[in-house]
Amino acid sequence: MAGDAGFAETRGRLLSAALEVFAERGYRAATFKEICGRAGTNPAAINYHFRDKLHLYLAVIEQGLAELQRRSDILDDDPTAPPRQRLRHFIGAVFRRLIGQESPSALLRLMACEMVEPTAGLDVIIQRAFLPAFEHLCGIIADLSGRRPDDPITKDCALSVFGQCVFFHHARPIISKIKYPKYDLPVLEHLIEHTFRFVEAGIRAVAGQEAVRFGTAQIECTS
Amino acid sequence: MAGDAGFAETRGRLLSAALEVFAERGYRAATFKEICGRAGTNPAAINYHFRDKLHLYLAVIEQGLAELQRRSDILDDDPTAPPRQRLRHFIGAVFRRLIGQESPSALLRLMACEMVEPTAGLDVIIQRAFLPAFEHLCGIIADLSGRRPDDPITKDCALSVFGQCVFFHHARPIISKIKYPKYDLPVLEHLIEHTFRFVEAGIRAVAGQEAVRFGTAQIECTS
DNA sequence: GTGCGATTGAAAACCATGTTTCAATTGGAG
DNA sequence: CTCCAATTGAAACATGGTTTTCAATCGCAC
Repeated sequence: MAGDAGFAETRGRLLSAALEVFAERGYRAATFKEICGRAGTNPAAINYHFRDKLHLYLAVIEQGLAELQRRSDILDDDPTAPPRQRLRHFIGAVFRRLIGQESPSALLRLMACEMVEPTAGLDVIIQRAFLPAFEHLCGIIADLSGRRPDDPITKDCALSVFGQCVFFHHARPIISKIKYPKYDLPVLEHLIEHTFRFVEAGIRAVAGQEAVRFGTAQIECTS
Repeated sequence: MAGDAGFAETRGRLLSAALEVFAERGYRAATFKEICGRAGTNPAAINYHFRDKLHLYLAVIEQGLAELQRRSDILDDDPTAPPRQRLRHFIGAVFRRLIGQESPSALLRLMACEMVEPTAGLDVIIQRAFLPAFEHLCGIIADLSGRRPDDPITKDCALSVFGQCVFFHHARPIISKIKYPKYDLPVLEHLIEHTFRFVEAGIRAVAGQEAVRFGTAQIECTS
């Protein structure tokens, strides 16, 4: 080998920089200039280590997924805890990932980009990141509503919950002009609390099987 | 004047074509090639009529706003109707605009693009399209919850409602792989009904001022 | 009919981006 | 020390997209 940095070193810097840039701008709008600028390398290094932009992107996804599996606080909750608490934990984890600065956020943001502008990486992201989280959420909703996890209505609710979380991330340019100029920690906590209460009631209304169960649970929660 | 088409004629064709393409692909990904292809003109015509891509885009927004004001079925509901009905009308109108094929949809889709990838046109869209719809929605929610339209909690709920609608449009690439391969009319109606019930309960839970009011309203609705 | 200004088409220039080339550099093996 | 393969930097190349140029066309005023 040669170079002052070493193979793994520059490869790693490229991966990190690319993960950031792809997550910020999406696949298409991300440029070599910016990636190489942050990584402190030449465009040639991308070709050398990853062949081309697409393969760099796929490698980024791969790395993001690996990191996600290593330290995921979305899926690892206590399955014996009451479902309301698990739902709140889930929402908080997704919000913090999407909006906060923590490291493993990038993959989730990248997933958000894929929603709008799908690429060849969409399938693997869906299979290995979205579906597990989605099914986990379905499980929580099932516990909360009494329906089965694979009930179509359960899935509709899971989509709605996900949509709430993603929207507050996606629409930030507009939201910042309407109400929350920036998402600092107190605002984040407020949004999590709001979203939790909002979707919990939505789930009970749409998926709850008996009005009685719903009514009592809600009163206990609101008062 | 000269040319077989005439000034207003080609200008109009360009505007229509550009509105479509911008709404489908977003500002950046839209190309002259596609716009001119659909309009049946040369790139030079864009320069001649609108100076450059940005000004074409701004003109497109202007036209979309004008058309929106002319035939808007989002804002013109019956203010004396019960708030639940008005909420359902609002959600249906937004869904159909975002997902359906009707003509004035394009501006709303364009707005959705601006959320993800803001441009110089964002401000005018917010001021003249988003804010009116948003305030209208706040009014409905206020009627529904008993809060004031400018109450922060009312606004949070309005964001959530908007988020629900926008998500089902934005995340279509993922949703099509999870549950709804395509959005035909029955699916659309189902999503509208689901969203309405979901957010109505969310609003009552988050913004409703007394648990009693909430409980009775909900039972009446669910059973 | 002639000339003029408005409009358009074809092509070229320009620019940004992804990709490739190639020579230079480096660290280790023999 | 010398050679070798791995790695990198600088610059060239190709491509696709936007903007400009310029000549050709057309309708109208005179």
